[in-house]
Amino acid sequence: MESEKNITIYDIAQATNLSIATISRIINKKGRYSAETESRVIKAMEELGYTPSASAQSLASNQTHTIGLVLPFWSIQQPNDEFTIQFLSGATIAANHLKYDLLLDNRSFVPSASTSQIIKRRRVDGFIFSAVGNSYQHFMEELITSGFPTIYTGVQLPFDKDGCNVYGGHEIYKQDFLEICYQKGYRNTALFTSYMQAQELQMVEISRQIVEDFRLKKGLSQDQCRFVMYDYYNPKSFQYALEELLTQKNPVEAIYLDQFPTCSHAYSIISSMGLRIPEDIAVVATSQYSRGGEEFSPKLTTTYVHSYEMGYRAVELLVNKIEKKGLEFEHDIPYSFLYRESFLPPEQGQE
Amino acid sequence: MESEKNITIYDIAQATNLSIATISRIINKKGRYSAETESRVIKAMEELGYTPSASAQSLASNQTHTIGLVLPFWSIQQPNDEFTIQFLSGATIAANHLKYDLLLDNRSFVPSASTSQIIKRRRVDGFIFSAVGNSYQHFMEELITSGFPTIYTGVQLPFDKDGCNVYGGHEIYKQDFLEICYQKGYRNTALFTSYMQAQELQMVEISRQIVEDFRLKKGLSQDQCRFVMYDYYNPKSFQYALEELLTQKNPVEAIYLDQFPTCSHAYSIISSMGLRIPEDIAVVATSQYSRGGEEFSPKLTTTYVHSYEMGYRAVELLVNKIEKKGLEFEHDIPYSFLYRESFLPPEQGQE
DNA sequence: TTGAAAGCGCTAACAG
DNA sequence: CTGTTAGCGCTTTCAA
Repeated sequence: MESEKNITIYDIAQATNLSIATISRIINKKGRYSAETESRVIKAMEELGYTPSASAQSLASNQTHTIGLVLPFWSIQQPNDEFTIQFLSGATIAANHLKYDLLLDNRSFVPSASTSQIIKRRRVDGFIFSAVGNSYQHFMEELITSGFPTIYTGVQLPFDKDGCNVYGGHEIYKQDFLEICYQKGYRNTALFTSYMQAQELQMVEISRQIVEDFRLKKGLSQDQCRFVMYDYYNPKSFQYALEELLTQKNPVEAIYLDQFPTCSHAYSIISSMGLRIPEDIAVVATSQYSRGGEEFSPKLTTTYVHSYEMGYRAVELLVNKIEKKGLEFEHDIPYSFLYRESFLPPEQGQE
Repeated sequence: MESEKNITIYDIAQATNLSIATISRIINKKGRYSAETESRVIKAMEELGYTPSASAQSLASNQTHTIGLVLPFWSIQQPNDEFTIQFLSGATIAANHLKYDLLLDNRSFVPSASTSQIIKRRRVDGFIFSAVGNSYQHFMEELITSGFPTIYTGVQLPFDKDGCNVYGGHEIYKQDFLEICYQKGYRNTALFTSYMQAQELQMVEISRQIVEDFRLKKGLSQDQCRFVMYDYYNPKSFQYALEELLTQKNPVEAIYLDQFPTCSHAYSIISSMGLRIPEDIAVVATSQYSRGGEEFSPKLTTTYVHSYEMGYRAVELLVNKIEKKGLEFEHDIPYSFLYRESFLPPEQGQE
């Protein structure tokens, strides 16, 4: 196979007695050509085992048919990031459907890189930033304002003028949790938020803000609506925080556990203290797939974030931008509140 | 920015009064050029904001500096796949170090695709298949036998003649678990294996074989060393299987729980039946990050598969193959057995 | 409906 | 150490 001459568009032209221009038109289904010619060409291509060279096509057409994906990979091992893998899953499927390739392009966005160079390199036709944190905001701003096709997930950023944002209900579910608790009459709640060393603290601050805003809005004290931060990599940190909440004078009635993986720990701590879910304490967590929570006993109520759909939609939107089709897509993928045994809806009363 | 002329290697040549050949040499740090020329060129490139076009470079050099990654994405939502995300994490970091890009290339390997076409498309310089199951074996065989740089994870395949395999101790840890149980004197053990509809059953069969082989080797009966299959998406399936094991006449002494996410379910089932870990029953599971298991109470013993390192190593090996550097790398990334409270080592006795 | 020809931006002999 | 030049394989006017 090393010795075989690489077969090109010229070989097809020769074999069919046509010019390369016609072959090109047929490859791209562009311009005019007769049906007879088309079938002849296709036959020749199959017989010779021809496939167009991706880089030659890119060079000539100035399009790569590739999407650059920027994901939050850190340089250390991290626990399973459900959001990322589900997002990736959805993005992969969508890219398949739309005939685009996905390039993991963290490499382009080193601190020393300049946005214009990234664009000029023409490695991709557009970018998707998924939950990458604020160190990328500078890049995203330049990309978006310069008109380069770009999509990102998370809350909408100030410089976003033409719908580059795929929103999955982030933050809202935390607010909603607090609101539902309030409706159920709970006046002692806590919202847990994990942090990891390698991660930016941006997200933690957003959660803290939500809790503070809610307290202000309802006139609650810090004890009635608590914001609890813990070190994800240190199970003890979580354990102490939870134990303290359960042993204080006004025991907590409902907790938002944030990270799904810590829930099993929470269940065992709660039960080891002789308490029951949801009689003594109600719990909720975030999950990225709909069945998540069913394996707990009692079953865990979750805010199900549709990260798979977000990935799918992000790719759809980006391709739409790239190809300027102007189709309208929904940018908002609302989360779902899945009530299970650990936290029942207000209608059924609890208190 | 739309109107700006695209600046190319010719512009740099003009600005520096050199030929494009010299500029090219400097870009690629290849051939000879004076230090003075180099700094002049670099200065000009910075001033003009020049970046070489990736596709032009690929076309001319017949190299893409890109690695095709084939991961097990299915068309439906799946629970968090720890292995894949950790593998991807490691691969991303390695690719960054080695200045390669990662292309998610599931798209190339549709059933109708031919391997030679994939190669001719020259989209990537090599492929990495990670835990993709046997529907890709055909592609892998053709790729490897035709000499195209290819790396895969999992057990070594018959057509692999020159070390294309990155092995992470897969299977071995299950055998080792059974062996350790035997040494500890356990004569009632069970090995759980999950299956998912969209997944190929290959892996399940491998596990079943391990159990059968072990029984034969030690002369154990089916009751003494059980193989238990359950539906990952159906928590009830897992629950019934586990309950049955715990209530039979000869209760199980140790269980390999396989999937990490089901452990919390197992813990709650076991405790709800009034049993204790590890006094009444010892448990072990697989995890892809070293801290995994610490959040359980009692802490979970795990077989820690170094999937991050596997991803890193896979990229290193592939780049080595692509660039024919002939460096020697270790292909074997042994798993670690992390003893925690749920299953103590034989030395400390138990029975 | 098809063909001729001029690029796309860069690499790599080869010559100097 | 540097320049000339012939490609790499395809797209895209513009003519025919």
